[in-house]
Amino acid sequence: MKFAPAEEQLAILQRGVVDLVDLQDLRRRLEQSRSENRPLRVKFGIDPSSPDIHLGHTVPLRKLRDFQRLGHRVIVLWGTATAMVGDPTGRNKTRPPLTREQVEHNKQTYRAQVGAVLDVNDVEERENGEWFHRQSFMDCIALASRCTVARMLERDDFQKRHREQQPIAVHEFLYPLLQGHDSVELRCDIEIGGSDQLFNLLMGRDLQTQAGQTPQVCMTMPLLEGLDGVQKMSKSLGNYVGVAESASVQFGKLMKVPNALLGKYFLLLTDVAVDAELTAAIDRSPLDAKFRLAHLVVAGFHGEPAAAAARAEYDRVHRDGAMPDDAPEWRPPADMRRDGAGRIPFPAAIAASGLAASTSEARRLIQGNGVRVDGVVVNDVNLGFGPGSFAVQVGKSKAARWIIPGS
RNA sequence: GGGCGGAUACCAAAGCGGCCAAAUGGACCAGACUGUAAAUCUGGCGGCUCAGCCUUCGCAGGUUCGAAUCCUGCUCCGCCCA
Repeated sequence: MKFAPAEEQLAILQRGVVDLVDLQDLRRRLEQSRSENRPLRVKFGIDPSSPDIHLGHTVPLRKLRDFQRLGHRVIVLWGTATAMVGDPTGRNKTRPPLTREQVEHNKQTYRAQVGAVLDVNDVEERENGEWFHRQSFMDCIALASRCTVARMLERDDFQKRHREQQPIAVHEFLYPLLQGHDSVELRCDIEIGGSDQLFNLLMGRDLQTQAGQTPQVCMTMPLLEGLDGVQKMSKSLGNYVGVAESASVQFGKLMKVPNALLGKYFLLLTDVAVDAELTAAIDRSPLDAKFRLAHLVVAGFHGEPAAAAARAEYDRVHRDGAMPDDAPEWRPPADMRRDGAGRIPFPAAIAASGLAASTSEARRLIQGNGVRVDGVVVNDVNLGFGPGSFAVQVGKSKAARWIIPGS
């Protein structure tokens, strides 16, 4: 017999879950799957709308991995069509529409990163472009007729925006229908998503029922707050830890996770048992717990040795204020402005080497004692740099090595 | 289709003819403190060849010595009525 008893599977599968619609249904399906020796089809949709994935995305991916390890069939559905619509996640701005080329490109980079969590050789990859790019406008009307406006307005996000007098475009109503229709096409047993996806997942149940299928089990995972501890982790908010980032960058970022979120991070990003013992350890020394967390997560992506090295690097840079090993080198371009003595103006160099957004900002940083050169604070805006090599640090985390040739 | 209201920097929100690069709050950045984080305090937060200069207050014109502030047209958004 290939599958473990339902209760055993449930114990693993329920970890960290927010919504489960519903438990009885899931149990029944697990039992059935076991007796028929048939894997369950578990769908997770990813819209390749931006090129990188971060720890927030890995939360549902880790859940998929649980399913995978239990012998079930994981379906990664690339939202090549839906990415072009854009999920109305209430984000202030409407996303710029993506071209097919961009979507395809993003999909490729995503795939590699998904592999950091899932066994991609054991995944059924599909795209909803398979059906949506083929369908006609009349098909769209037919789909739209399956749901009422009142029902659509039940969705949290729409409700909120409607109440706050924010615009809602009609096409945004289509998104949940598209996502739901995917489940019909794929005959899903289970769909996983973030907790903000519950409405969409439930739409899949409705559409499946209307299509004569057994409605899927819906399982949602918590949204992971980012490093600011408040907002959902997202690349555009800059509070993310990227899957593709280097070990030392990931480590450094994880050490910035607010203490209050440690338990949640352990729950959602590691396999550590979240029990009284862990809670006590976090209370006793949040710092040590954080080191442990950072180590586990980084090791998961880069391996043990890299995680250990990242820890050493962290100590060196953040505790001792040393220059990071991987500081990028910067050489002034030939047309760089120089002063009368052939030297490069300090603020301009900081901006040009990427340590500040503009020359003006660089000036302010210098005046505010925020810039160190070879470990020493330098606050003279009028300084110029002649030939040589300089270790330049701005704040705690930005650094570059300047290599300036003679003029 | 008709009526009303609104568009200010990353977000929110003051300003209603000069003292406005534009109050205030948040976010963000830097500094102090702290072996993480948080809290607190300080400074900054359009750009530049920076004691000065340049470009901004939905868009385009206009009135004025002078406009974010007044006028005209346009675009977009919200509300109410149909």
